[in-house]
Amino acid sequence: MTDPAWLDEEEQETWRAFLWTSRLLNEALDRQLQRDSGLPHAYYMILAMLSESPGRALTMTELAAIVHSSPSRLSHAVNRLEEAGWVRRVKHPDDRRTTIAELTDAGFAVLAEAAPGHVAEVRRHLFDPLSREEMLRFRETLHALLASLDPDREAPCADGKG
Amino acid sequence: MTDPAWLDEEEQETWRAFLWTSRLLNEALDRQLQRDSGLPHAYYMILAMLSESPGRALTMTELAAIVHSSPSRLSHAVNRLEEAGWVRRVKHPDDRRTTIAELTDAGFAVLAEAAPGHVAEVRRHLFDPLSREEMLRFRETLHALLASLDPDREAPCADGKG
DNA sequence: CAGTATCAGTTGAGTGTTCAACCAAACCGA
DNA sequence: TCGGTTTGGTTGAACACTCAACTGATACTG
Repeated sequence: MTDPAWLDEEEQETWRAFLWTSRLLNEALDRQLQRDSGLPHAYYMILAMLSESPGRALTMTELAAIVHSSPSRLSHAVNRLEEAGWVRRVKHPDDRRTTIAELTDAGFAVLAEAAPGHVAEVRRHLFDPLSREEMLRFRETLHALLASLDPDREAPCADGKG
Repeated sequence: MTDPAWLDEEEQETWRAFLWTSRLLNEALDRQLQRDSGLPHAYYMILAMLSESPGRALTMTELAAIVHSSPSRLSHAVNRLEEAGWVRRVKHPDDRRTTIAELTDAGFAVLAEAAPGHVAEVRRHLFDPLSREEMLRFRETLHALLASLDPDREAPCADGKG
């Protein structure tokens, strides 16, 4: 039996491989986006998710759920994006608590300019090294982990800009 | 043929699943470590890697390579760890450029206290949801990605304290 | 309806990370 | 041995994230 309080060598290696892979991938993407568009990855994601939504707008709470961000983080981020003129805050007409974040035309333009390079980077690092079959198995494994990490979550939205 | 400038739906979903999984896992571990030991995950890793090294000491450059950190980040981190009394900086006797980071007894004690809870969290989130076979396939995929992300790197060290 | 709880979102302080600039020691070539 | 380069490492400013505290608006409950 394996000692539940420790990791055996294969687990150990798997764990570190996962850690380094996710770190390196995130850093590569962050660097690419920062260099080519001056956007951190988290900010790019906010613009991307807004662009896919009806009216290019979402309430802060919806947006926070979609980009997996804390309310606080999102609020700070939208402050920056608003200063840059890429997002606009609008009050909800029926519920005066909620504020709506809306992608501006300038924001859409920045996103459109950044997207191809970003997608290319994702493809290069994540999909080029994997066969289709391997990719699909990888996806299943990730879904299993997600189900455990985040039991009560809806399926994420989908389209190619991510 | 697939358009190389865009992601199809399966790729899209794989990519986002990877993103959320790594984010959620990292956040879970960071929260657990912060709560139980007051250590960010990156700092825990520094202590852990030092503890596995001969003499519980490494040069800054070696340490940076092992924990996949930039020199700057490591230097700032070691500043904090030194203030806390968990690490000590020593000058290298033969090469006066290099400085050696050495784990103190207090640092080892903190690590020893933090390790079991951390390992349990890793196990809970990463290994419990996966069959052994699935885990091993997962590892192979990660190695393929790593090879592409970081072509000229040595094999990481190993032991159960991850 | 009052009173309380909950929801939506923001703020500020503290902390960690990044990036560019910098310094000193060691190496290298003529 | 002198100048340039590389190596090892640090620093400070700018920026992002976390956590706890807070405000206002709405929903529930007796």
